[in-house]
Amino acid sequence: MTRSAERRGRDSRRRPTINDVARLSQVSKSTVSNVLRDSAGVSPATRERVLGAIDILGYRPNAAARQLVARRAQTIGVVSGDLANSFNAELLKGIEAAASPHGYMALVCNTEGHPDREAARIDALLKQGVDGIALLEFSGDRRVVSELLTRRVPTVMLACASDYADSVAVDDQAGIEMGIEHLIALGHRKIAYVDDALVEPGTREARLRGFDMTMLRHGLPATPDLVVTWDEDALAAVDRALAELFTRTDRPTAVMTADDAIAIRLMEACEAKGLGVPDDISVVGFDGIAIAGLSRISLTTIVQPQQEITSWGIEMLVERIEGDHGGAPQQHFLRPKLAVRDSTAPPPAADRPRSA
Amino acid sequence: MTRSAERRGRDSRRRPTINDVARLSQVSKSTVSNVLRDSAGVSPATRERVLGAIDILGYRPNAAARQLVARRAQTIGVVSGDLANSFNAELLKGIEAAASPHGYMALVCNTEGHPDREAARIDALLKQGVDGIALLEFSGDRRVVSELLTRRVPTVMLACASDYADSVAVDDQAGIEMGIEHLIALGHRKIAYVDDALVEPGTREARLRGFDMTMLRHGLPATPDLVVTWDEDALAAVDRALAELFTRTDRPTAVMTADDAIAIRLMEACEAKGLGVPDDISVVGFDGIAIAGLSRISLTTIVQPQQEITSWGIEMLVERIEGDHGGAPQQHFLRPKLAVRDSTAPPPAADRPRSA
DNA sequence: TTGAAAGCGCTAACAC
DNA sequence: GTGTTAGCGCTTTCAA
Repeated sequence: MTRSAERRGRDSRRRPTINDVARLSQVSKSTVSNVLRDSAGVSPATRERVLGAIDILGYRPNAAARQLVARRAQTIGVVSGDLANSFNAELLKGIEAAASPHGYMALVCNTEGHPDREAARIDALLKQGVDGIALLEFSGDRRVVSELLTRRVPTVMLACASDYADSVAVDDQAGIEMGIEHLIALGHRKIAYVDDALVEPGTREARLRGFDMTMLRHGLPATPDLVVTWDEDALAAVDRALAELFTRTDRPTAVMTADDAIAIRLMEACEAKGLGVPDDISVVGFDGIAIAGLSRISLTTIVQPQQEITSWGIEMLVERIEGDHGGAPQQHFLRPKLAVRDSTAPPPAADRPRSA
Repeated sequence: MTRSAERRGRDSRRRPTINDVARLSQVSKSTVSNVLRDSAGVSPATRERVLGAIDILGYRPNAAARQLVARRAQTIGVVSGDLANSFNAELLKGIEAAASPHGYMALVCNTEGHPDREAARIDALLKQGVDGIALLEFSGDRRVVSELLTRRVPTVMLACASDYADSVAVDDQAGIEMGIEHLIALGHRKIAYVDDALVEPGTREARLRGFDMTMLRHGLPATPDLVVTWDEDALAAVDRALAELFTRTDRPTAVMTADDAIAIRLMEACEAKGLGVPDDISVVGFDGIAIAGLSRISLTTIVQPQQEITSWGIEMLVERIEGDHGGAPQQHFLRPKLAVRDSTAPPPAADRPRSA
């Protein structure tokens, strides 16, 4: 008795392999393989026999062995800063839906926004042998970039962008501009910006720049003292900054924000301090997450076409994986939409510009 | 020149293998392997040499090959009904956090609550060779159950339960009871139940049963006409049922719901119809999702200890994967907590029971 | 139509 | 310490 046969005898719970099927159905494993991948050229009779054996044994092909030969894992990694954040969760859902028909599954990881964790997680994804990576968040860490680039790992950035990789995102500056111009149209002149440290770094910067530029273009003050950065780790400081901002004699009458999550927190904070939204202050969000549309929240916001972002993005990624890999990274920018709801209104009478 | 050497020459972009490293560093591949898994017994000198070669070549071990030998993929599948639903997203985040330190990554799939899709997705997970499965949602489809059972695929149900597998969940009946008793303590007697067709089937049933039993125990009417099922596909019918419910002369003054998502939608629906929450009607949710705590929502709800659920659940799953696999499924039920917020208040004066 | 044999890239005995 | 040698379970020429 050979060693392997011996082991087989002892351990009958062992997963059956293609060899077991071959033996039982009295054919070679190539034939079994042919049946499995129903490649032409197997006689109906053998075919039946093999199928029968497969059924009897409860055989399932081993994924690792296939992947080893195919040199493809049929998985893509998804890197997110915070999976519990609605926008990311919605994107993930879209990614799953887009990847699935192509035969890819999504391996998720959460970075908490820390570059170190991000690098570690991406490394873990690479170790897992993912075929490609979708970044919802990217710190731009050099180690990671060079790793991804030198290994030519197909990568796509969704709802964010950088030169390193393909991307599908919204035109952030245009979005911010839409929000601000909506506020201006309502009569606001003193407009602040509340930044969110948890927004994807590149996106965050683009939005902030959008704020500065739009304000400038409209001849409005966009001084740094109108900008507050919301940071999970320094809530007390944020509180102070906000209190300072809203008690100034020339206090802003409206706020543009970096994302819906922070906009909603801001509304909470304002109301906790007795500032009504939109009566005392108007707030505009960014992203268009589902809860922003609840009547209790009713946040005016810049809506990202997330369905388009994910389906187009995954399409590109799959193409990179299965195509010839060549060509420079492509950046695609979609136009966001303004959804006007109840968090914005004309400024209080005292602050209204004298009309002509 | 051998065939493989020839191919190697042509295709210099080919991923380097352990053999390339071995050749470059002038050792055998076992030694390279030893260095990789830093197993003892490699002289510092060789070690350096190998490490150098690895660095030069930019070598990374092939995941599929390792998995093939290790007979383990280091992945777990996560099956969810709706990834965009906050509760699931929060659970997923917890799963990722719990699995990661054990060296497992999460492969997600979304079933949309359809048993067919669920079966297909679980099949895909099995095809991928996941080491275990975490079910946030389970239709109980026979095909799936038998597949999972006969293949002894380690499985854990999180925030839901069934006899088939290990599970960590909340005691649903106790939770519902807490909610109802809170309402009763506030003076409510006419309490309705709004069911959610999207809740995991077993959980959904347990909660509904909890409603019936608690009402019964308190000698209150729990007739089926106080129960409305919210179904995405039949919104019009829901609208009618709700309208009918709230215009009865003995209309309920409070509603217990199957989950937070539906509770929030219910609040929206009530307010759209001019019924104030909590002034005209009190609403209690179930789950304790983050947004329920926003002051704009402020939903009184039954909070599930999701952090405990995910960490304990993944612990069990990993144990099943790496342990001896033996033993009967274990069910663990945790006690939920009541979070009293602003969606509940005493019933309107007219409906208040005459006090003693 | 079917089978033999050579890998895919790695780990793990076991020998030296 | 280091190398040799079998596999792990599958796909894929290439013969027969």
